Amino acid sequence: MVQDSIAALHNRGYKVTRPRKQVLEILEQAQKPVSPYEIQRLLHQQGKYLNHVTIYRVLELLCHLNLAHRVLSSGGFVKCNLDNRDCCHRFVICRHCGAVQEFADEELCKGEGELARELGFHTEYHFSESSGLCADCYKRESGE
Amino acid sequence: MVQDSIAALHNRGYKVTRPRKQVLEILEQAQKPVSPYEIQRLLHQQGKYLNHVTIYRVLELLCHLNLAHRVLSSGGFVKCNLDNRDCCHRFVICRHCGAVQEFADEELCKGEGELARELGFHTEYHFSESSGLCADCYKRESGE
DNA sequence: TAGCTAGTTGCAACATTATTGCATTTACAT
DNA sequence: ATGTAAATGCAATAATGTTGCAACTAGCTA
Repeated sequence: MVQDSIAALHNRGYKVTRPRKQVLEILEQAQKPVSPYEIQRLLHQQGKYLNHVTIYRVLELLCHLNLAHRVLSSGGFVKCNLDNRDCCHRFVICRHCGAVQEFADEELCKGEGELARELGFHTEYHFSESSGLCADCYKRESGE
Repeated sequence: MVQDSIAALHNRGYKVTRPRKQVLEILEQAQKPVSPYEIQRLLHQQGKYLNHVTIYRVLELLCHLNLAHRVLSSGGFVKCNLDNRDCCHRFVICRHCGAVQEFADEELCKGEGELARELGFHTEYHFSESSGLCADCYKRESGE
């Protein structure tokens, strides 16, 4: 819920402003990654206006607080919907409809960490995005 | 080696042109991800000139043929240095010096595939980039 | 509830990155 | 040597991201 994110902002000493609420609402509504300019367009459709600079800054803050994530493979942003802050957040993205699911898994993180270690690296964070088809699009595509 | 990539181009029916060779050489020399415009600048330093559009198109082809990869977290490109074409290529990137190592691991792919499956997804490709410190930078940073 | 102030937003200008259509050139097969 | 499909270069434009500064406001404080 957007409420939770708003509370998190407040608790961490950040002001709860109109732009921040509006961006959170858009992220909540969109069930896929949206870019800063897409957010601006979507708001515009609702008769609202935000400067794109503001949107960039709001997203920067939300990502910093782990209330949102940038999805690298699409360049868009999604609202975080995991409480888990222990290990890194991963995404599966449907290449057909764009739907996204977020998850976390300690075993994977451990595995990646160990393999990196063998290459001499001390890793701190793992970006991981899997692309493929969601259940619906898979059915549709194999049906044809 | 650049020679191998050039042979691969030829074998797959693509012309071996000056721009393609030059971009491959730059990717070979740079030991970290480089963006299209960085490639242009690096070439310029060597007294060579390529239109940026050409560089974009060369990179698109190289990625299509798996002779290079785009590193999502930095937006740059690296020359592929794995023969393995069975499972997806992964990267560890040093957040300090930018050094990159490429590797592949079937177990990880399997693990990611299974977890995605539990969420109803049929994944086809896994992007995975780990950020941290390489051996040298780790030493340096823990030494201070 | 009014006022204060740090934090936030909006604006304007600019920088960087990416894309498209078309004329010209070139790799390489014959 | 030559023909041709493929590739490049150019120009124009679109999309995305950044910076500094002036104006505004959320939310604390009296």
